[in-house]
Amino acid sequence: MKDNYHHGNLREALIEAGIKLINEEGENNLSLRKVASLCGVSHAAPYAHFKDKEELIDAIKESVTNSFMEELNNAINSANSAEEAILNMGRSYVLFFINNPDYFKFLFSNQNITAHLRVDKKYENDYPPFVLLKNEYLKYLDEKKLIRTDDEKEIDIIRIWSTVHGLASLACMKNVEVSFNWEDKLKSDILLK
Amino acid sequence: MKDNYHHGNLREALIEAGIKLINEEGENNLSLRKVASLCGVSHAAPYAHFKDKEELIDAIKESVTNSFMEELNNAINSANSAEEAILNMGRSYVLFFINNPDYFKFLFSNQNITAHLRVDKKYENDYPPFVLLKNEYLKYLDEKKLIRTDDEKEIDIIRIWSTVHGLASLACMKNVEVSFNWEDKLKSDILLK
DNA sequence: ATAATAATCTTGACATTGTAAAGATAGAGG
DNA sequence: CCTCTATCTTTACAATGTCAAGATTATTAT
Repeated sequence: MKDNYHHGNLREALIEAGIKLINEEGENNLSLRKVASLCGVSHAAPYAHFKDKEELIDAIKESVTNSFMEELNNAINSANSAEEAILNMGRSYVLFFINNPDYFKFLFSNQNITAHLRVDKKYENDYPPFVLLKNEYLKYLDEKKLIRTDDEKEIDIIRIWSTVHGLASLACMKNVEVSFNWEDKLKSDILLK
Repeated sequence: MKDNYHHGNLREALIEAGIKLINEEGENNLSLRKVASLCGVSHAAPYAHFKDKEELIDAIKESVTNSFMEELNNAINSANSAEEAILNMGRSYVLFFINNPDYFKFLFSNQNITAHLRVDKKYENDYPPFVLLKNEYLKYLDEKKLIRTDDEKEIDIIRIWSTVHGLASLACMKNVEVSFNWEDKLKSDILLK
């Protein structure tokens, strides 16, 4: 880890700087040159690590998604049942974006997210938070010894996800009053009938 | 409506061209100069009508929102009850963004939307589609002679909106399988208990 | 260890873009 | 007809993404 000229870990540093810039000035004001400058390297240095700006942004996105996943996993691990896990996850999901409103637009605005509702197959590359939710939901059915058709399962999953995701989306809009008790709403909407 | 040199209605033409560009190449590839060029004027001509790029984008957003509102209003007008109106609206809301996925990111990514859940006051500047929903919901309570506290009303409204909006959001993501019957989900989620 | 090779970084260049300033053109009102 | 103002063009500049050529350091082969 030399850190002088040959930077040593420029790739990580660029990602860090990118996150900083996004938080401070929004994604629109993120430029390769500013990021490079923040790391003390020349404007073309990033091209040794990323093909273009998009690849840097993808890497930042991956990094932010990892932080997001960490919180979701914490939520799951602190629960004593799948039911509680789903509720905790929902709360953490919304809270994550309430605490980092810029991340919502950043993560989802390019829409290259893959998520298969179908529960009869396993899919690679599905959006990790979605996979987490799907798994907890299936565990929940198991725990409660509930029998559901695949169609019913898929509807449940999309209901939970769209409720949580929609709440997060609304909560991230400036000027939308989310002062009301959205956690109660979550509870009543997520709990399966 | 002269259309030669003094363009005549450049402002509208710029907005039209902007919408075209967004649909064809996405918001990221919308540049003032391309828009101007599409209208056959010089690159600085837009500055006679818009202070800066942001103002053009806001105008485009307003125009798209008007199209959106038109569909929502059609949905309401083709209903025979407030209950049906809410369901129609939900369907139209989701369909609008399924048919125009680029619009979702475009309309909501900047998050300058205002929506007050509180039902005891009237607010100017609230996001028009939201106002529409709120009104139909209140009509619905009236029609059914239902009595609810303000808190309950607010929870209902956010539940309906976040369900519809979340569904639209998910439906706009490439690769998210929305092939399942999301309309049934809408129905069961929107219908008030 | 030394030479060759690959990875990393710098410098310089160019096209695209947003935007400002100064000037040209055309219609409106006196 | 003359002046004023809105509209549009031209010119200019700074910021940006990206490429190419070269310099520097690390790695690998001999």
